[in-house]
Amino acid sequence: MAKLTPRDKDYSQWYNELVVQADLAEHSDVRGCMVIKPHGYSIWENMKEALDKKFKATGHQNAYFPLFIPKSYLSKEAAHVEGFAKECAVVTHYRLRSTADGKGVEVDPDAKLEEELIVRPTSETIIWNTYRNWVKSYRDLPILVNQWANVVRWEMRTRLFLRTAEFLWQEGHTAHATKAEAITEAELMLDVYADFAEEFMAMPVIKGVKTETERFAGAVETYCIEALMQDGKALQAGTSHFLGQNFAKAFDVKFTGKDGKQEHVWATSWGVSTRLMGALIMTHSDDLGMVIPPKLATIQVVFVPIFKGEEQRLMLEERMNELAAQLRAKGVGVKVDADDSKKPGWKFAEYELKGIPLRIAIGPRDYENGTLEIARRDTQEKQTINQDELAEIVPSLLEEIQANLYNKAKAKLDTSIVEVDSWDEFKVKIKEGGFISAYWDGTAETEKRIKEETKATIRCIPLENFEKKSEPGKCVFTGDSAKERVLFALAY
RNA sequence: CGGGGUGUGGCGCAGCUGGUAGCGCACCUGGUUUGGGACCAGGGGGUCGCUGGUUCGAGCCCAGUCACCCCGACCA
Repeated sequence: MAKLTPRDKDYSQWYNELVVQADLAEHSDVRGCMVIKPHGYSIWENMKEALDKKFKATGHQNAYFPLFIPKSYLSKEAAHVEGFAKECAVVTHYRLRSTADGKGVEVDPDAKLEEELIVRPTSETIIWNTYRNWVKSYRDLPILVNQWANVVRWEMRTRLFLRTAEFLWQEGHTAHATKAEAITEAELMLDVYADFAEEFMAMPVIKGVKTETERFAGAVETYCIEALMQDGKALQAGTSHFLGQNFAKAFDVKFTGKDGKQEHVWATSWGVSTRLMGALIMTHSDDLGMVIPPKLATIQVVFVPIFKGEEQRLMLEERMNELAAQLRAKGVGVKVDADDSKKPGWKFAEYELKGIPLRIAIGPRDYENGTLEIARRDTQEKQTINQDELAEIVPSLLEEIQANLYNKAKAKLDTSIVEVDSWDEFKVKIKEGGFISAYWDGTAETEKRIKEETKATIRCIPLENFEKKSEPGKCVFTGDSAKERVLFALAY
């Protein structure tokens, strides 16, 4: 395998190469889609597991709805169809037939569907069509459902993990009796995402709400978490929407309240996707490759023996298996790589590329001395310790790595947020990457013109500014009065 | 959809002024190696993206077409 090219070229090319070389994913032959390889998928599975735990702890259940959505469903919510119409894959036929020359197949024109089916770009419509039958009384509420699924959005331009035509995600869809309860739910799930990002991905995020321009198609309010990538660009890492009664009205989902009156249901939806893998890669990776936070690593520790001959190999393998068992007993994910077809140096480089948090090397010398060499992926520090200390040291070392990754990223994020009050300064600072905190007059027109001039978008109105609604100022672009500071950045 | 680029063994590439395809990695066999991506010897594997044209002859020239990558536009 070729060495990972240092960051001497375009960051996005470096990213692409890293994803492929670190064995996470690759481009598929299918347009805009990717193949997630086992190593990459194991990280995703660990993410799923952690998220699922949090969903369940907050009272949610998993369910599954159809992949296909009848075209008519999609048109029932006006803003929603407007937002998604341009990127839908459509099923028009249900059968193929042999071509006249017998060499291939073609779509059978006789097998045309009466109503086309849309491959879900998101499931609000099919789910709300179903909820209509589930909800009669206030006693049926709330419905707190999540589904893990794949969705398809025919994006013009795709990138591994960040924007693929097909992607894996979870989408929560909840139904509530009151507006307040639904808003609370949307905010709760935003917190769940933020906690997950920080606790498991070691990725600090900024919580906020989207402006009207950036709002989800069909939502009343879109909450989001925004993360900062190493090249200074922002990435939306997760969203939670308060949908008001928009979908309930579109799909006629009503319940009878305690007072006997009928009312439309209040809704939320929220989701995170395999895009989080992209966020993880771009938050922690370096020129040696991927860096997996210990809490998301299936293999947290890899043992690499250094030996001459079969006798030494067996001897070291046995010792390593003993030590590995001690670690496994403490819940640590361990791999012992006694493969003799690869040299130690090759393995060192390989596991660094893959981002395994800790590497332990034992050679004949160590065997004699009862020592081993332990190397951290995050800092690349190596130390020699006694073998009988290992089971004691590893868990705390893993915690330390997890914390260090978070702290590094957090420091970067904190220093990247600059307050800017003049347009000239804005134009200079925005090119340097990071977030700009500036006053905005609240109009879509200003937002649009700032984007045209600088390519920067309003990533969010930070929740703390949004909630306190204090300290009004002057818009950085127009000079008109502004309610609060918002965060601008160049974004993925 | 616009601009740029690339299509040649599994991967990465070379192939000049047209003459019947080569290198590195990987793979297979044997041996020596093993504390930071080992070495030697031998071996297998390619209708050069596709279609058509020019030519005695096309990986190379011409036209068309398809796919992918990068940059835009687009994008909860």
